Amino acid sequence: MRVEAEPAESGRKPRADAQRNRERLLETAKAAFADAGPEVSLDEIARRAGVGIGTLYRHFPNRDAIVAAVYRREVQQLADAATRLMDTLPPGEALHQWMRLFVDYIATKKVIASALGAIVGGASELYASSGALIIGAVEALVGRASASGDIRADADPDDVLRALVGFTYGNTSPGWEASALRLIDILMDGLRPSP
Amino acid sequence: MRVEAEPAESGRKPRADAQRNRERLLETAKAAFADAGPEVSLDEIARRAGVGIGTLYRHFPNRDAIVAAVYRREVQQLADAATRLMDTLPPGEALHQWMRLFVDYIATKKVIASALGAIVGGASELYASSGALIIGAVEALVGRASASGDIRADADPDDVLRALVGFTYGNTSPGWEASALRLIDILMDGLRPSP
DNA sequence: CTTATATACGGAGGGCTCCTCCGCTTATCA
DNA sequence: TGATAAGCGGAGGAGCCCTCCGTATATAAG
Repeated sequence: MRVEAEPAESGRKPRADAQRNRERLLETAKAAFADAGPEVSLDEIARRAGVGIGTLYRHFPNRDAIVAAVYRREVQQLADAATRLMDTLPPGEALHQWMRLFVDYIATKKVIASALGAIVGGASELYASSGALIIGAVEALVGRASASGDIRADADPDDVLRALVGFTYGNTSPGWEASALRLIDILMDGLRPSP
Repeated sequence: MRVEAEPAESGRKPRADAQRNRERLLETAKAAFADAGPEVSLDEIARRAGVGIGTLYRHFPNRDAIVAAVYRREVQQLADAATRLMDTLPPGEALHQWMRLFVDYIATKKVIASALGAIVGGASELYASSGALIIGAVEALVGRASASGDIRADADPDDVLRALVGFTYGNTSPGWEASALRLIDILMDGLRPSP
């Protein structure tokens, strides 16, 4: 599964127009997802990007592939934020703040919500790389927090990610964001070691 | 919105064949959802039921309508279970057990998962009646548990339902069930009044 | 029982989707 | 400056949801 453009190992280097088109498609897709929801048809993305539908499908073998490519960058940002928070806050606080950031993030970039769902749902292989990214972040946050005693020693990072994705699942109903934030607080309380 | 068959207020009573077909469709749909997932095409349901696609659409104006009709009965059972548990267990325990039951329920009847998601997601009006059913159950359980002091006084039933649906969201990945059960325990811990 | 008619029926087909296929064009390299 | 591999576009297949309408029939009235 190759999704990201890279020099590649073949003798020739990739044609300039191909690279241009790939980039155009990614940017157009990102914009289209943002302002027309994650249901936009691929035909429309191709049209907006000014390329044929065939070109789109050569670069991205199916719908999932282009979604995955688009939101991989976004997930990267979330993972980076985790590192930043761990450097500046005590472990428990870092976890808590990151979870809140997660909600913010979904709120502004709904695109990634469905894809995160697919990771948790164990759906597509295509999300594997992004999945690893985010799981890695959660593992680090939870690992440190449990090592420091801020949360239970037996807290499972997968559970935490599942909870987070779940809380942000119904992200179209009014008030979902406040609800998710409250649930995160409750989750943190529940994760604390029992006295 | 009429979905359930009833004597109705019109002069004539509904034709016998119509009622038969409606029932056939509902049962076939339930079976189809169970063994082919919630994505089965309506054409296939009609075919399996041995009626024309037109007949299906006369009884159920769109896809959501037939899904709603099918899973309404299921949701009813969940709501009934809540009443039963409240009669036989202390409030906190009743809530806890019901949440565990919820997971079991999703595990065996995945059909309803997506529909419950739609409720929490505030999606379709069509789910309104079933939504009321389940929200009523959660409100009763949470209300009693918080009145008795088993959980915080400020616990919000909507939050609890959202959490439950979220935990059971990725119900295809391996181990989701165990994870959801662990999360429910954590949620309960988090809901307890602070000392 | 016959007849009239409101009611219900089946399925063709419209418009959308995702995706495949293939003849034409063009960037690259010798 | 070609030769050619790489890339391009869009027609069209298959499947989906849903609408429409001519045909058939259960029911109520005579």
